[in-house]
Amino acid sequence: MADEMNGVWETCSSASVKRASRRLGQLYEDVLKPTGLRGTQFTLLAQIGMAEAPSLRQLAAALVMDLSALGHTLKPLTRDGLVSLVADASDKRVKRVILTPDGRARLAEAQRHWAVAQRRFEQVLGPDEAKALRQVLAEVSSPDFAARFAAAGREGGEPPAK
Amino acid sequence: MADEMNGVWETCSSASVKRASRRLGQLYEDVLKPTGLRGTQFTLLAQIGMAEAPSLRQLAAALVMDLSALGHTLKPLTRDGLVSLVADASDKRVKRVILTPDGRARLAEAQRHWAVAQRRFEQVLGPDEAKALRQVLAEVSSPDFAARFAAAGREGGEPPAK
DNA sequence: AGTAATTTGTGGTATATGCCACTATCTAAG
DNA sequence: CTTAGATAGTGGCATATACCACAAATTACT
Repeated sequence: MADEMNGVWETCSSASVKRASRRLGQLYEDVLKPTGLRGTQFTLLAQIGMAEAPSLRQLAAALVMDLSALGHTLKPLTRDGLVSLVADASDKRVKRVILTPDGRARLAEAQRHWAVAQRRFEQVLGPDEAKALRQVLAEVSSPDFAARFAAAGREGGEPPAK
Repeated sequence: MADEMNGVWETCSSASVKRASRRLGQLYEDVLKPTGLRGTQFTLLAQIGMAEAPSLRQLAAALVMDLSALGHTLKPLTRDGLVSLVADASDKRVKRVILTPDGRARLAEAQRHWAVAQRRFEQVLGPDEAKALRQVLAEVSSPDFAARFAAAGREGGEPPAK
């Protein structure tokens, strides 16, 4: 049994990415710890700050996150007064997310810590490797990749799984 | 604010990996859906099958997962009778995880579905790119990388974060 | 032997994430 | 205008994941 499974273990791209995600999450969060922000929360604040009042759906798409997952993840941040939700004027369905003054301050502080982690990462992996990695990951994360993946299933003469 | 944050958004390696992890998780789990297994559960079963009765700690290390997180994640699988925990004979602290017959059957079935997803992935990204990606991710996930990351923080003349 | 330090797991608590069902709102078809 | 269909979010439930404190067992030191 060991031999046959070896292939799965070594080649599963999803598992590879998940492992790396856990490792990097631990490494980065350790550095972010003094700020009291989790890695995901930092990313969330940064994206909200960059996008300027994005709707929940826009934010979810940018983060490649399920809409409801985003809603849940936002809860602790609104509870702690770092972000707030405001209703859109023209479309009453839409809610936009904005940083509170506290949120901006916390983000600015966290960014200094994040830079430390990022610098270490680049130093250890090498700047070129790091850049190449981000590019490939960006491609994999893109909607276009998902579309091509789905298309490969529909069109490609795939042998049935079962 | 938008400009300054752009750097964070684009260059954060941890965020890049997390985004890709979410995307690939969705893509692979969609294919795995008929088996009733989540992506993590499939990986877990595959690793248990490959390692032959690993201890919880060994399994957690292989998956780059927190020990307690592994314990929690294993709960649904033990509940559904796919794996079981057996006490080690020589060291009473140690518990080993084994696949039940049901677990082996489910793993074998899931592996057929997984192969479909994996084939699509390789086809869309390209075999060479896919292989290179896994190699870099394996390096990032390794204990050695974590050690060098920590060392860069201790030894490297790093400017203070705050 | 006896005690301190280490190692292995467990359980609690909190965040992260996804799917589904449901509500509210908007848009388009007639 | 009215109604059918699409779109944006919410809330419930389940899994994923981490950290901490704690218990049990083992090892190391004296």
